[in-house]
Amino acid sequence: MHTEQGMERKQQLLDAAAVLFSSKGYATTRIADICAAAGVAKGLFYWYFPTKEGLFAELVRTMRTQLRRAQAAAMDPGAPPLTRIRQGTEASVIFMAEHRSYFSFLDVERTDEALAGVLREGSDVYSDDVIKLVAEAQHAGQLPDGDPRMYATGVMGSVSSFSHALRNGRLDVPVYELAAFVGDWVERALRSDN
Amino acid sequence: MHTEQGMERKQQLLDAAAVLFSSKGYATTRIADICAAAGVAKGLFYWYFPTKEGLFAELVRTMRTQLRRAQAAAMDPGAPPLTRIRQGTEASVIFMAEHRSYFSFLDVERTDEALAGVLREGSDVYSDDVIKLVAEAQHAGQLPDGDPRMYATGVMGSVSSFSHALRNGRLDVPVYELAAFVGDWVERALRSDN
DNA sequence: GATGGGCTTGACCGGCTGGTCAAGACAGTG
DNA sequence: CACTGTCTTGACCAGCCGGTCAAGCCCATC
Repeated sequence: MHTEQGMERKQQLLDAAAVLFSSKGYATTRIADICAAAGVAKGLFYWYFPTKEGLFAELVRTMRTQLRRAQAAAMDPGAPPLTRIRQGTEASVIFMAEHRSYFSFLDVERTDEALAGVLREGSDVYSDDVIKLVAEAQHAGQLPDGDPRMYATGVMGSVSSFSHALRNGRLDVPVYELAAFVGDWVERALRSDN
Repeated sequence: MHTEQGMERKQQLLDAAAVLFSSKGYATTRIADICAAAGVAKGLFYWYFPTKEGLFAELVRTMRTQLRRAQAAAMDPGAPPLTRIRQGTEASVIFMAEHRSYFSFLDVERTDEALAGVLREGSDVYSDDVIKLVAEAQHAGQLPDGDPRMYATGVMGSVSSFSHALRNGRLDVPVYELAAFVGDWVERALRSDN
């Protein structure tokens, strides 16, 4: 087993890895980098972790249990379900924000800096379009005021989330049905004149 | 330049790459794999593309312009902004569904099969929880009926999209403000009793 | 001061893979 | 037939990186 000092060292490695993963991505982060960042020799890595993947798994599992704890703590058992969903939602957003570096290595964009550019180069244009549409809708009184970028984020996020769920099989509905559902979903989320 | 035959060959390589990227992920797909799938020698790859990245970029740009075309075609210039947003949204979902294999290589999960397991192992449990809450809310008449998995997807997708936007700087608002916004967003999208 | 378990080092290895290259094949053209 | 530009091949290279290992350190305990 590990002594107290051992646990600290291990944590140092975990921390260093989290920072590097989030800035350079998992694949591009070399074990040597992690060790250098933690100020130890490379061989030591394998004293604490079986493989690079092993460390990754540990990192992910740790964060997941913490996130679930945060969610559970935020949800009032006595409240109606919709309220609980809302509480869980807010708690998740806050938790993820407070642990950005841990969650950002799930972002595709960080996995390979080389691809990041290509991927990003178009999304900004698209984003601007949606922002403009939102602003226009606000001007027309169809949407409540507020930062258009927020609404635009919601719209684009919905599209990609639902599409993603369809792709990986978590959702299994006819395409046109899904499209209509997402259309409704977005429109409800946007509308002010309820 | 390329002869007609050359263009075909190039397209074969692009197609093969798209399929492989979507099933194995960009990083794990070897150039040799792409060539084998297309039935040509490895050296030929570099006759048509400068680097692996070059092919990737071409693939991404092609899909992006096609997606934008589909969006533009779906949006009625005369319609009010909210309607146009909805039209663009639905068109995007449909387009992405029709080109799953092209879009799925943006999914983190495919980038490295080794990590996929670790990443997935918890999300199912979490997903089940949200589904249960949604079902409960429907039972209580707080939500319209319909597949709870759809609503759950929307909730979880919102959390991750907004958090993602905050992480990469596309959004820059105080955390608690964002959390409240996402809470509102989700609640509006869910509610039936408008 | 000896024993032993936890800890630390850094040189080293093996395999993999993106990319190169010299050598052709196969048109079409004059 | 010679010539030229497109296309095709597969052996080869170079460098990188995860993982191993033999050796040694530190320190509590006996």
